Amino acid sequence: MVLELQKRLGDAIRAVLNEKYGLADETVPIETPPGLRFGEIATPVALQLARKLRKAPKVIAQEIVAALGSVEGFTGFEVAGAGYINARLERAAAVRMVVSHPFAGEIGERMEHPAAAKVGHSNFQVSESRPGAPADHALVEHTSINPNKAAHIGHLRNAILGDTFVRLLRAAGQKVDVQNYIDNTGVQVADVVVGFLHVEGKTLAQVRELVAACERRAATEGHKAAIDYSCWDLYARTSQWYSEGSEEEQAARKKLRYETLHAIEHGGNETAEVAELISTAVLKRHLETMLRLGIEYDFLPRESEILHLKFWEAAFEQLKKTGVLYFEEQGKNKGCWVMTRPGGGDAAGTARHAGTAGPETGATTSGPDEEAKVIVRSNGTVTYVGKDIAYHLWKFGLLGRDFGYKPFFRYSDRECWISTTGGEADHPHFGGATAIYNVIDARQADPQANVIQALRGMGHTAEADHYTHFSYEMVALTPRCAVELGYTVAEEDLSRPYIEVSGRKGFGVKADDLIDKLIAATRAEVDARQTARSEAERQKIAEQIAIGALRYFMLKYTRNSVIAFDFKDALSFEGETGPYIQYAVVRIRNIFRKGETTPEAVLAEFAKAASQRVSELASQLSGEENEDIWALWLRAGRFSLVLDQCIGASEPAYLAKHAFQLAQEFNNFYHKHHILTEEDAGRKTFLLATAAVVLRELVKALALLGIESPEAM
RNA sequence: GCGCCCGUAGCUCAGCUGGAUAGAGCGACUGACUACGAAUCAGUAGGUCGGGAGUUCGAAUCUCUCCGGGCGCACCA
Repeated sequence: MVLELQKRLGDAIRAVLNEKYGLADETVPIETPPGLRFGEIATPVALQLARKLRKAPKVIAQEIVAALGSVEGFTGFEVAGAGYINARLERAAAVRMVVSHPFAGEIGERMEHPAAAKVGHSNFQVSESRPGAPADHALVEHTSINPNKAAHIGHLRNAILGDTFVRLLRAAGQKVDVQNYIDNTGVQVADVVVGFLHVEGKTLAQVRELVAACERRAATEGHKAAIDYSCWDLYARTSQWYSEGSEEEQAARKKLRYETLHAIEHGGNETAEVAELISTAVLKRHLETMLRLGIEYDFLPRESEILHLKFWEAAFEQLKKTGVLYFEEQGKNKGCWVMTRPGGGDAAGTARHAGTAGPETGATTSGPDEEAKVIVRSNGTVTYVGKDIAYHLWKFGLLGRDFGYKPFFRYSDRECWISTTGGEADHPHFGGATAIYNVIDARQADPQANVIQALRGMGHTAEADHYTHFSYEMVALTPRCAVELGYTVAEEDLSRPYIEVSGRKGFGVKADDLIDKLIAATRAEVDARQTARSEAERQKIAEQIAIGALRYFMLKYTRNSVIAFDFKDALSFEGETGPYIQYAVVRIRNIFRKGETTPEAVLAEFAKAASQRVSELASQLSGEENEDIWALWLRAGRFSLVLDQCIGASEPAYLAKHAFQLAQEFNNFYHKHHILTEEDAGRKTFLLATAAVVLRELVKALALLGIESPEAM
C-alpha cells in the first residue's frame, strides 16, 4: 500500500515539475517523515530544486502543492519546515488497500497457516519495471562448504542469508535456482584424505567401513557420531601434523599433500575414491544440517565435474580468442597466461590486451604488467580463478558445455540434483541464468572481481552487470566465548574484539551443536509453559522457536557487520529476537481462538463494513487515541516497500527489522486495547481486523525469513 | 606499499542512499500480571555520531586528512 501511494505521489509531482518548470525526468525523493504529525509520506524535492530554480524552497513547495490539486488516496498536502511537502493519506482508503492487497500468490502458498494462505490471491505485483530490477531467471549460490568437516556458525550465516534472499526473490515473482557449489577436489578435502590414509594409516576399505559405521552410529546416537564431526578433528590434526617433525619429514608431508591433491584432481585411483567417499558423506551431512533450518538446494555443481568435463578448456579458448588472456613473455610471470586486474588496469593496459593486438604482440609496449593476475601457470595448470571463470560462463549459459545430472538428496516434495559426468537423460535444466548472486564472504571480494573483469573483457557486459557478489562479513568468536569453549586463547588475542573461526585449527562452534543447544534451551522453556501438550508437540514448538531464534540472529545484522558470536546473545529469546516476533503471532492467534472466530472471517466482515460505512472507519482511524492503531496499519502496509528495498540492496536485514517493528507496535497496541471485552461491535471488529492484518503480515514476513509461526509457545 | 570494510549510548547494532528532535535491543534503575499468555508493556538515566578540515540552504551519511580496528592483495586452492 505505502509503495503504491509513494509511486503515485512521485508520478504526480513529476508531472507537475514537467508541466510547470519544464523539468523532465527529475528524481523525486520520497521519504517517511519522522512522525505522523508530518503526515505519512513526505518529499524534500523543493529543497533540492531551490538552486536550480533560483527560488526559495518554501515558495517552490507551495507552487507544487497548488499545482498538484487532489491526488487519489491523499487528503491533502502541506508545506512544512524549510520546504518539505508533507502528504496526508486518506486513512480509510489506505486501510482498505491493506486489507485487499495481501499476498503475492507464491508467498501465500508457502504459508503454513491455512488462514493466511486463503485470505487472497490478488494480482499484487511487487516490483514493477524498476530500473535495475533483477532479471527473470536468477541463480543464487550459497553455503558452498568444503566437504571435509562439519559446518560451523560462519557457514550458517552464509546459508541463512542466501536462503532468505532466495525467498525474497521468489516472493517478488522471480524464478530462482539455488546452487550449492562443492569443492570436492581441493586441498581441504585432500588434507582429510591425507589424514585418513597417512596420519591414521587406513586403507580404502577401512575408510569405506568407517563411513558406513558413522552412518549407522549417527542414526542411533545423533550427529555427534557422524562423519563430519570426526573429520572436523582429523582435519585439525592433519593440519597440525604437516608442521611437526624434522624439516625432512615436513617436506615429505607437504609433498604427500600435493601428490594426494593431484591424485584427487586426476581421478580414477584409490586416493580419489577415498576423497569421493568422504566428501559425499560429509556433503550429505551438510544438507541434513541445513535442512534443520529449512534450507534446500536445487543443484550441487561439483569441482570434479568442472575438471573432468573440461570446462576450463572451453573457457580458455574463448578467453584467448577475446584477448582477455595473454601470454606473458617476460618478468616474474614469464611463461604464464595472465589477465589484467580490475583495479590495476589502466586504460593503456586494457586497450593493449583486449583490443586488436593478438596475444603474441600483447606484452611489448610498456614492459610486463607485474600486477597481472596469473590464470594459467607456467607449468600449464590452471588457477582457481580460471576454473571459476569457466564455471561462471556456464552459469550464464555462455560456455557451450553442460554438466551431467543425477538425483542426490531427497526433500519432502522434490529432488536435489548433483553434477556427474554421465548422468540421467531426463533432468531439469540449470545454468543459463540472466542474473546471478554469489553469497560469499567479504574476504573473497578480489577473486570475485577477477571473474567479473573476465566476463566484461570477453564482451559479456550485460552478464557482468548482473553478477552480484552478495558479500557479508564473517562470524567470529568473542574472546570470552572462545575461552568458554575451552580453546586456549593467546594473550594478545584476549583484548581483541573478536577472534576468527578457523576450520584448520578446529576452532569454532559447530552448526549442529549450536542448534542442539538452542533446542535444549527452548525445550526447557516450552516444557515449563506447555504442560498440557504432548511430548511431540512440545518438541516441535521448541524446534520452531530455536530455529526462529537462530535465523533471526543471523539476519538482524546488516551484511557488512562482523558478528562477534556469543552464546549469551545467540541464546536470548527476549527483545529483538525471532521468538519475540513469534510470540506476537501466538498472542494474536490466541485472541481469535478465545474469541471463537478466525482472522479471515473477521477480515471478510470488516471489508464489507468498510465499504458500506466509510465515515465510521474514518473516525476509527482519526483522533489522538487512535494514532497508534493507524500507525500499525501503516506499518502493515509497508511490506512491498520493504521487500523492494531488500532486493534492491541485497539486504535481508531490512525485512527482519520490519517484522520486529511490526511485532513491537502490535505488542504496544495489545496492552493498550483490550479487544475481546470491547462492547461496541463495530469497534471490536475493527480491532480484530487490525490484529488479523498484523497476523497476516507477521506470518508472511517470518516465512520469508525462513521462520515458522508456532501455534503456541 | 596498494585496495576494501568498520568506528554511533556501558555492551551489541539500526539509521530508508544528503533532510525535520540521531533510534532499537541488551544491561542498570522505577513501575504494570483478579482482563485476549509478563518470551510482554510503560517510564528514567545514558550520545562532542573516532579527531580535524571541506562541499552544501542542510552532513552520522559525500570529499580530503589524520587516529584506531579488521580483512584482502601469491604461478596456494
